[in-house]
Amino acid sequence: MSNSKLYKGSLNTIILKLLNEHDKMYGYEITQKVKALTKGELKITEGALYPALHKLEAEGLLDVEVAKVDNRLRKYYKLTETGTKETVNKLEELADYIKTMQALVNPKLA
Amino acid sequence: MSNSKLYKGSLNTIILKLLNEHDKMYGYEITQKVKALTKGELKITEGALYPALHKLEAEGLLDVEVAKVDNRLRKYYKLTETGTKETVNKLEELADYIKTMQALVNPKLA
DNA sequence: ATATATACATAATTTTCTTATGTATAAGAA
DNA sequence: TTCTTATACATAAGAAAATTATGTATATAT
Repeated sequence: MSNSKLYKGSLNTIILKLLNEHDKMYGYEITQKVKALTKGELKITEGALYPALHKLEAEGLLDVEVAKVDNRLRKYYKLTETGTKETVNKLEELADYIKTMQALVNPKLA
Repeated sequence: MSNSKLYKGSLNTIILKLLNEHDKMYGYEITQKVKALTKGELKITEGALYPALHKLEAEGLLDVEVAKVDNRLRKYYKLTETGTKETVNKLEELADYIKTMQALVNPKLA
């Protein structure tokens, strides 16, 4: 059952990592990819995603390119050079966090 | 270097898990325990901790017992029965979240 | 004497979500 | 052909959960 809660702070990491793997993606595609990869466990809401994309763009981590497909708008995002570096940092941060949490929650294995 | 950021949402899990292992603890003790277990990686701030303890108490997950040691106040917290059950849930949630994040970030191992 | 450690607390602010809306086109079902 | 679902964007209001900045008070170490 059900829809892991998204721990606040991890959305940017998810976005950056997906863009690191897929070169360019548009918002809706990201929501679908996350759903697929997590077998429905995690659903990125639009209210969280779009502002996050705008912010990453404003910070210079993403570039945008608008396209029209089937008469519908798409905004393709891709990592800038800075974005690629930041992706590495974010992934390290996540790995550290997971390690840290395991030290707390499962101290016998640490 | 540095000081894992506390992903928002994980503090309650940490508190509950520590109380599950140590029977009763007071606030300051929790901050020190977390610092020790994570080798300084994670620092629980008082501004986050105390309100969290008060909330868990208000929700009936913790009981408090005030003590005076060396003329200084201590508030010992311990899990209620409900708190013990909730601890199990929170730990499962955390494990799910970690699994989900690994599916996203390291899809080859998933 | 002074700084650091112990021990609590709260208020203001910030970050980062969720929920609720809104617009618009395309495709599929009744 | 109408109605729903899917595709595709967006933003505003509100909630949750931190951080940062204070504040009080006692004990211990320098």
